[in-house]
Amino acid sequence: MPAFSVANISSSNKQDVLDEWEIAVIDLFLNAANSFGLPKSYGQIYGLLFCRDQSLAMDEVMKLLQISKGSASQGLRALRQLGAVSSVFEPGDRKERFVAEIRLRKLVGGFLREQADPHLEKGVARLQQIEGLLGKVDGKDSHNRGIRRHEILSGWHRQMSRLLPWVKMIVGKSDRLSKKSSE
Amino acid sequence: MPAFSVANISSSNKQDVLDEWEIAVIDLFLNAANSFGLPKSYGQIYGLLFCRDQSLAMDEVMKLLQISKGSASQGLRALRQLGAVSSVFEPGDRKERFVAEIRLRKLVGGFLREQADPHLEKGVARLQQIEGLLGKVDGKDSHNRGIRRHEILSGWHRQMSRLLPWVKMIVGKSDRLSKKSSE
DNA sequence: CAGTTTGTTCAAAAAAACTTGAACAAACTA
DNA sequence: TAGTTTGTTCAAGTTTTTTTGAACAAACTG
Repeated sequence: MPAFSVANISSSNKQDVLDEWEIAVIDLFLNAANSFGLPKSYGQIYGLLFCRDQSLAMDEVMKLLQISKGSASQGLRALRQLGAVSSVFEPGDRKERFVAEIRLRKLVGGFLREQADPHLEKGVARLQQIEGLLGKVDGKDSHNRGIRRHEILSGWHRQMSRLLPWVKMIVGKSDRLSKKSSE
Repeated sequence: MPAFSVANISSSNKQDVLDEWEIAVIDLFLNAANSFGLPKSYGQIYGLLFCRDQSLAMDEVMKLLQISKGSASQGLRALRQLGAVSSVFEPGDRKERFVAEIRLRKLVGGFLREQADPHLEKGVARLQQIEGLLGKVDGKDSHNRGIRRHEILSGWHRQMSRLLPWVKMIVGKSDRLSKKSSE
């Protein structure tokens, strides 16, 4: 059973309710967000925008998903930071409105930029810290062992660094299924 | 400041204390586990085994890391399931002893097998579920929109499936820094 | 300007994830 | 068999993360 569900009673033409398939898609993204270590509400928000052709304002997101102002505000901000949503301003409307980025390349790129890259940078610092600590070990045995481990970790770091560009490249190839959106 | 720290007072020859560099490495893996959505204690356990040449038994892991029996037991089991540690039985010893897998290819492969692959499989089911729901939509507009979204998600799924083999392949190339271990 | 709309912030509440340890089971030992 | 060692399980406790909503700020509006 889905972790998120809302009764879909009437079928207004203004799309102020969720269709069943939309609820399923939102639930899918809820779970996906979880797997990527992001709050569930981020997944819901992205999922909702993903389903819609029309841009949505924050209060519409709140109402449709039944989440609080704070969650909506923070979620939309974080998603924009990740490059997963962008905001548009309809003329003659004070509200900021949001649409989902549906090009996989962009999504993956943003995620890697915001999540993976920082970790790799911190990794460099960590390796240096370990290297420093290797100066003041008591036993020669431990010292040698430490050096070998440092080498292994450095190798892993290098490999991970090499991997990321490939990921962006491979995912980028042929995401032609996203139809009307063109760069 | 490290989230994990233990005073390293005396330097016994039996390695029943952690060296400073070991504490730093364990802390590194603690944080790495976090980033991968695994409990911190898993990272600590792996980190400890990663540092050591000698295999360790569960009670030694508990004592060195100061974690409970439950955490040690569950952590070691999960890490073995992931292929990140393997158990060895020293002759004439009832205890099961553990060593860390240090070949990056194996680590990444195990992680993908246990974490990514199941998600891709669940994804297939989810897509079918959505497809099913598209049958009973009220409006033609929503129906079309749903079909387009389903196509996009299917495309993403396909791309992700294509990506994983490449990741295993690219990471596999030249992990020659892991010295004495040979397949 | 006073009032309204829109969106942010953050302390407190709620929910989720992790850890603990006591009870239990399995396998060995004398 | 009774006692020991080794390891698992899981309910309860702890910690961490996420969500909420009231207070606030900023920018319009009449």
